[in-house]
Amino acid sequence: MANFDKIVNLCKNRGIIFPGSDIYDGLANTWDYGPVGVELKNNIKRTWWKRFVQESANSFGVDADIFMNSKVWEASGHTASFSDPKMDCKSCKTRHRADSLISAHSKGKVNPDTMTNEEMEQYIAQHKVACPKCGKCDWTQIRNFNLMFSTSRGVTDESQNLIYLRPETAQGEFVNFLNVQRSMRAKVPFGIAQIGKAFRNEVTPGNFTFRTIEFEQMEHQWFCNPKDSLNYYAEFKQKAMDYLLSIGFKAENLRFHDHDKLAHYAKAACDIQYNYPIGWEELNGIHHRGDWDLTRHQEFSGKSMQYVDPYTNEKYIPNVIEYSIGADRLTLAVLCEAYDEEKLPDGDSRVVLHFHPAIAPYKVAILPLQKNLTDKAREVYNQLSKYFMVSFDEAGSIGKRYRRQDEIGTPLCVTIDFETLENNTVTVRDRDSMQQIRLNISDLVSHINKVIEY
RNA sequence: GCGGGUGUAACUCAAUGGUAGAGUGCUAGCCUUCCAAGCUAGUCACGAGGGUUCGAUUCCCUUCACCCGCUCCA
Repeated sequence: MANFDKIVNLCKNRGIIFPGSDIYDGLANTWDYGPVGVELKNNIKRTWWKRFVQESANSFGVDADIFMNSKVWEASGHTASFSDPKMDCKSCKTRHRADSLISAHSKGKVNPDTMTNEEMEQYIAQHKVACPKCGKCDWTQIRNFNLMFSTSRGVTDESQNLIYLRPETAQGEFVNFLNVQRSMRAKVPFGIAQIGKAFRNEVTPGNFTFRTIEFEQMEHQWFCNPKDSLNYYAEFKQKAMDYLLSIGFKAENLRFHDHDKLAHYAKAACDIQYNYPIGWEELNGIHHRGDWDLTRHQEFSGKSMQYVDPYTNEKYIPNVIEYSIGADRLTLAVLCEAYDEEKLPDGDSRVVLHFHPAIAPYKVAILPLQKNLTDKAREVYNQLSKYFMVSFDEAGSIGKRYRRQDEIGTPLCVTIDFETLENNTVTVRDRDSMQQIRLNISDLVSHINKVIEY
């Protein structure tokens, strides 16, 4: 499997993920979660939140606004560095960054960051900077590719009203550092977590939901004493890995990948990569951001970010260990990890999604063995749906209905038969083992709870 | 934005200058007491606009959308 085709088809057929704006022939790189997919993604987000907020004694959640004061993006460096000047070679049709071309041509002696587009075009024309691919010097004009989506605030379309859709959620945590610290009487070290949407005008998105222009990030920023920062960095690498293993990833499909090239803010950075059908690619990042963010916000906002340790009176600007993972990318990885085409002993095959039961979209399916058992089945459905997402299916043979549930990863199927009418017992069939047990209806809730425990 | 490719049913794939078939799926009925059974019936399509033509899904043009490359990736 060299691409996501099988997953894409299954997702479309089974209501997990649809192409965005489908009836209008779609819109590239937008995807809509369907009835099954939204449950899956929400369950994944819940496990993450449970682990990094609920079960983390000193971490706090926030949900910051997508729109932020433009100064935030000046402080974060996005306004300056998220816009790339690009030129196309008319001869060989490749695209290059004008600033990179100048840096390379001048061997670093000319700093293109201080040049306007016109100056860069002039430099390239005067020095006959050649295309690295084909050696010709036949360029289009510079066009700027701003990776931040912008829109305007207010009804008039004036430039001072320009605001951006956040290109990362992290700033929502950083700008609330003081608020959370004060309101929650938080003492360093503490964490701020957030799950939210971010938007990036990527030039080359693609590969299903792997890279999209709108995506959801799950982030945890740990504010700590600089002295302890490297220890926490190592700790969060492990926590990130443990989390992934806990929701069903196999260790052999995950690996750490340390960055050799660091972003401007980072003191150390590492990804966890997953073995996707398209190869090893990033799944999440752990970054040691130093005091870069808080220092910059202190500088741009004029508010002191200094922390005074109440026990030692030590004064410092906290360091930040960032753990960041894309909810959509994680959902995709979960789908890849769970996907299985099983060959059965009789030569038949079935497609199964082996989700960890805690993240499975539906926990249980109610299947009346015959149609005249529907009333009893509805009764059971009504009882269980108070507690769980329950699927109900009475169409087709029992085997076919099992397969339908297998394809959306429902861990348990409850079959209602004539014996149920007599003694209130049902058959409970397990998705992974295909084993069946007989249970009293009154024991179902506790049984299911045990199975889906996280 | 450039280069290349592709558009027929929900999916996979046919045929055709005289408006389209199949398999799968889905729905209903019969049958059926636990892993895609069977029978019957039903459901659903030529991306859009224009041109040539008596007539276009088919030929031509335009457009739209998607896919694959390239540039980028906190």
